[in-house]
Amino acid sequence: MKDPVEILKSHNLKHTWQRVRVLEEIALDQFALSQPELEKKLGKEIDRVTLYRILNTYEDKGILHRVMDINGTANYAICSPSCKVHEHHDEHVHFNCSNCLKIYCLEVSIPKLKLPKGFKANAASLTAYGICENCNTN
Amino acid sequence: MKDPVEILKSHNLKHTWQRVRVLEEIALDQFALSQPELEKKLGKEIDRVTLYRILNTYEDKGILHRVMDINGTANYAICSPSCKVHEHHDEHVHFNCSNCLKIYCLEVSIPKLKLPKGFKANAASLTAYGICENCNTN
DNA sequence: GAATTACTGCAATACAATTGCATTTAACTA
DNA sequence: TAGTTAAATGCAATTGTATTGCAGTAATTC
Repeated sequence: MKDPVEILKSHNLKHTWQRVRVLEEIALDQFALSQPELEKKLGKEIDRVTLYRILNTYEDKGILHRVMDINGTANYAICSPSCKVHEHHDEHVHFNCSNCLKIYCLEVSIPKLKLPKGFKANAASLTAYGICENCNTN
Repeated sequence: MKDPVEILKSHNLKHTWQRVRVLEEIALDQFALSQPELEKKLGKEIDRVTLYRILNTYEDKGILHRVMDINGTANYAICSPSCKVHEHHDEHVHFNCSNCLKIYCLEVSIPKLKLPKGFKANAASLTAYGICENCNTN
């Protein structure tokens, strides 16, 4: 993973310890972290509002991507390096485990779709629901 | 569309005018209706809480399916007839217009996915984002 | 190291969803 | 069809989630 400081610099964002903490926390995990989880982990150190704002700016800048789980709560994961500021297409499949509720970013890309005449898509999200490798073996 | 009364009967649900109204309202529209829209349309007749509860039971029973839009607000549409209790097979693609915010249920089915070893999917949701046919021509 | 700009934290507010409980309504039965 | 039972509704209160304004603070620039 790239250095948090580098990431901030390359996006013209001020370097604050709060922002670094958020990046660290999210980068640590191989799966997407949900808003509540993040809040539980960082709530003592960082204000709720600040966390919201940091996550929003990160999403805007294309540093994080947001995945909605089945309940409509936001989950965040680091964008792939290929993700640039303007073209924000981390078009890979996500997997939401019904047991542990974790969200995985899979190395599977979303298939091209043939949409009806008149519909113009510029992004897509695909989430599969089921049992993950971890919960499967236990 | 099937008769609301029939639908209720076949799912062992009591026949109340509130439940019929909700079904009518959702069936009328070709697209998925959002919670706020439903509330605006039915708020004068039906209590908020009742609406929430009706939508939940409908989802449980497989009468409606719920689609989350980009903002995490719930949208509801009638399930296909093949949809059984607790196993939702409405595996079609949804389209979320960035302009009018409507959600369309497209007649396009979700492609089969090749998942990594260990992952077992039993459902999937695919939403494309862009401009719909209506907003495109205007 | 002083000035400028933008980020943070707090308080207040707005909005969304849930729960408990009393009342009403639908389905069942005699 | 009246009486009984179980379930659904509506209201009030509560909880939870997200947003906004603003004063104070911290980070970059020169």
